[in-house]
Amino acid sequence: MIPAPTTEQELLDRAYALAGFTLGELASQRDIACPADLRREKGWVGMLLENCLGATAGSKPEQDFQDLGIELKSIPISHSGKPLETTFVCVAPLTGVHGLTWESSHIRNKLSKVLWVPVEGEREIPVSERRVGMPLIWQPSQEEEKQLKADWEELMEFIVLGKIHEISAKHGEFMQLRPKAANSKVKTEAYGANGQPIKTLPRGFYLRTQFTARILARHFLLSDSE
DNA sequence: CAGTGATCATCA
DNA sequence: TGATGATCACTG
Repeated sequence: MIPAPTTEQELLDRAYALAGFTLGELASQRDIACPADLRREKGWVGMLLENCLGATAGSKPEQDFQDLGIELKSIPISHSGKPLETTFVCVAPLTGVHGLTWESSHIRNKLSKVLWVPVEGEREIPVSERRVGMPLIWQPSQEEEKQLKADWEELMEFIVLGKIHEISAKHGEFMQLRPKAANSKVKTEAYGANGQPIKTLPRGFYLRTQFTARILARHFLLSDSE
């Protein structure tokens, strides 16, 4: 086990040290088996990076590096450096949301500071040969925070009003709400249209690729056409 | 079951 | 080809 980093700089230094290595090389260093594909281990890359950076493994609904106030996110990128997938942030609260504000929300805390680690994600590249890219620490700009807050409020209104079934992934300009469960039979509690408890599919907040692409682009000064 | 880590698979 | 809805593994 690699000990948890004690400072942001230490974490960043470690992340920089991973850049350029392939997932196979890192897995080997950590004595972890590398799968041929990610079909049955979708979170493998994220877990590998957690292991390499000294994140506390676990399923706690907190930031990965709570002492540093930093969340770790791996992000699969195309040959041109753009995100191939949306980014899952956290599950959406479907009950007990009375009085909940963006400022006090779990998702805002998670997104307050993120260490993004880009990883080649094209399926044509064998998992073991995919390379880790340059990491970056990101904090939402005023504009980004405003955008996220607006989407959050739009989505949460459906939940508060018991209109969870009316939400689709099309809602939200930069952040969307989508299923987050082992399968479509999983149910959790939510509000119905008349305020009564109902059972529904658990949902999670996801950042659209357009949003994360801008984060990476702004940092690396890449043009949108790349 | 809920939450962590996400990507897969299919269709417009 | 991109986006939506579905799904996989694991832990507490």
